[in-house]
Amino acid sequence: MNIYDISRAAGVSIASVSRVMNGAGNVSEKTKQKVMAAIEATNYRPNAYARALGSGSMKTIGIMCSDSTDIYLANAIYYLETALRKKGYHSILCCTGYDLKNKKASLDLLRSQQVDAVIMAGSKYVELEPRNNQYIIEAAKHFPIMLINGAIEAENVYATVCDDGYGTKEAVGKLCGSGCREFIYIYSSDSLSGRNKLAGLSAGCRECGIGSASFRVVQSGKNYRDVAETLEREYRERPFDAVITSSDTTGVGAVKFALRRGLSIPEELSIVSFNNSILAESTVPELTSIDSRLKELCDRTVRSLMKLLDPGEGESTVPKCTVLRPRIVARETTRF
Amino acid sequence: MNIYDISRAAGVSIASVSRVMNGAGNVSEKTKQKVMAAIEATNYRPNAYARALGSGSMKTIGIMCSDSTDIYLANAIYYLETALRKKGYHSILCCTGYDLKNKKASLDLLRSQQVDAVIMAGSKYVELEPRNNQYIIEAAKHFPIMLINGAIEAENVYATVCDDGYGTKEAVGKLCGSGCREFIYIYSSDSLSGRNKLAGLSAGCRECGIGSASFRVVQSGKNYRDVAETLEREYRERPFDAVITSSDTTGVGAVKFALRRGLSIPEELSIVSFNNSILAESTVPELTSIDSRLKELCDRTVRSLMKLLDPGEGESTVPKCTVLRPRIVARETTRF
DNA sequence: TTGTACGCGTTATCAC
DNA sequence: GTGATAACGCGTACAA
Repeated sequence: MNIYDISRAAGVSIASVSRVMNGAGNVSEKTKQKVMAAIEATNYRPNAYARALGSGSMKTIGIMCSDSTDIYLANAIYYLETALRKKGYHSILCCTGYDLKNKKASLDLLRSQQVDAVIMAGSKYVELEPRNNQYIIEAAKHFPIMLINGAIEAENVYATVCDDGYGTKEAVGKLCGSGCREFIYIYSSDSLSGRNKLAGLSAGCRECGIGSASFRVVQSGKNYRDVAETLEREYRERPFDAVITSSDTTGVGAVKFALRRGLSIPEELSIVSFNNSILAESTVPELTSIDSRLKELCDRTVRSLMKLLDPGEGESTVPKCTVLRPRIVARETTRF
Repeated sequence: MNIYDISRAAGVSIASVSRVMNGAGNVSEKTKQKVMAAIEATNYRPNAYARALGSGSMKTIGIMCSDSTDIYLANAIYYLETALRKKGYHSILCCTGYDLKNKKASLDLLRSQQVDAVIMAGSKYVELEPRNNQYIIEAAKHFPIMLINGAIEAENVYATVCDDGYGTKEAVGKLCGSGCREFIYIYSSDSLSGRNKLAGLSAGCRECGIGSASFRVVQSGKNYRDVAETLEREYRERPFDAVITSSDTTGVGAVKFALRRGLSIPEELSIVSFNNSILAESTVPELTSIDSRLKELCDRTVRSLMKLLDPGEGESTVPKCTVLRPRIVARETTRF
């Protein structure tokens, strides 16, 4: 069942069929009716591949994420996919893992698949070593690349990020204001976003007059046990009364540490985590968490992308980097 | 840069180029070398759309899930996507929501996109009203449909499910064996999987001699507060000493209920949840959870699908329905 | 307004 | 083993 069959059934040319299918204006009502009738009758659907070959697009966007299992990224995928579909685009998903080689291979795969653009979700896509980002810059010569929570300066690469540093800085301020004096920041993996968080922490401590002796930074494994054990070790060395964590996952680990050690929250220990995901509400007491405003990050990314893909009339330019401010959502692990 | 350019550069016909690209055996080493050289030199990539038009496939599988935000489904997506990519297939994701109309529209969209098959992840795709599954049966005339944790009897539809009822039955047995006498089952939404869980519960109670008076079934909202409040209300009416929940999310709500009411776990109250996701490990105490063996469900689904898509030599047939047994992972909310 | 004819870049099927 | 060449199905100038 192809366009020729329809044209025959309707008694018109394939050009007319095509025009009707694509909503071109210059068709008489009569032919339109005939074509529509033939289409309905035969349940005809145009061949997507042939259409793509002609138009050069299948209206698909590649979405790269390290790991859809990560709650933060799972949310990003949801927001992105639904927003894109609303705009008539399909999403090809690639869970790339954290290995650079695999990230490269995935981007390459998406390029072979002729996607219209690629969205890279998560700060893990911008490598700390600049030359390791070359593959992104290279790919961006062929289609736009949208970064969520990561930024690199390059042609045809656009970024939408949350000002993580602002969030941690504010957290320090509020914790300090509620009486905390001895801080510890715990994170599990290094990234640009992580460095921003650290910068914010330092700034916050400076503002509050917290000396570097009272502000520790430690790294631990990702799982709850590692986090709890790391904190336990640190606490024994010198007690702290405020924990800031790089994610809700780490935050859950912090709660576990406190409960097992018998520290009362938030009287003896305050905890602020990051991302404000469902995990933050899963613990008792519930975690005060810095909301990185993921939905808005995703929506803006899609909006920018649409502007890039069909420039339309509104000749507004797309900003190379959009920055959003996080918001602290106070719950039960702080005395805010 | 197309296949003609390469053929010209290599001094061979496009047919030879095509053969080299697709690894056909009957090419002399010499031509192969020439073609390879030309490809390398020009960085040539075949046009995916043209290729699809000729071959009739872009090697893409549609993955439908209600909501990638759901941890269970997020995991499914990860397992499916990585397994498919390993087999040379791309994944088009569709987060359809729970509304039948949107599910239909999504399946239709995937069909328009000419995917090679569709995987429907989650028990929410099989409607309780049989005629509402007609759209699946209809679509299966055009490509195979793989159901994960849902089953319907139809041509070209294949299912891989976890025997949820076995899990709940075993849970009742173990709870009873550890001294529990007053049971309550709490769930948030109806589905075939849910009914299987219920059937298992009934069977378990019968075996253990637990009368229907000591086995309540209640429904609540999805969020923690609803779950906790529902349990609170029920507890006031008549106390129970064992809670079984339809998911880990509900399980977390149960833990919250117990902690806020000051019930000691597992002494005064045992809890068994379902899915064994990260949520089960996020609470204190950690949840004993029924592992629905999602990774294996996904792997088997992909394996079956591959058999269907390229039948190859091994003329083994693909089973219409594969059933896996869940496993109980004991943690801190039970006295197993 | 409508129809013809060609281009898109492959794959597959023939001859040789 | 290799090379022509016909599909593949649609979009779209261009002609009518």
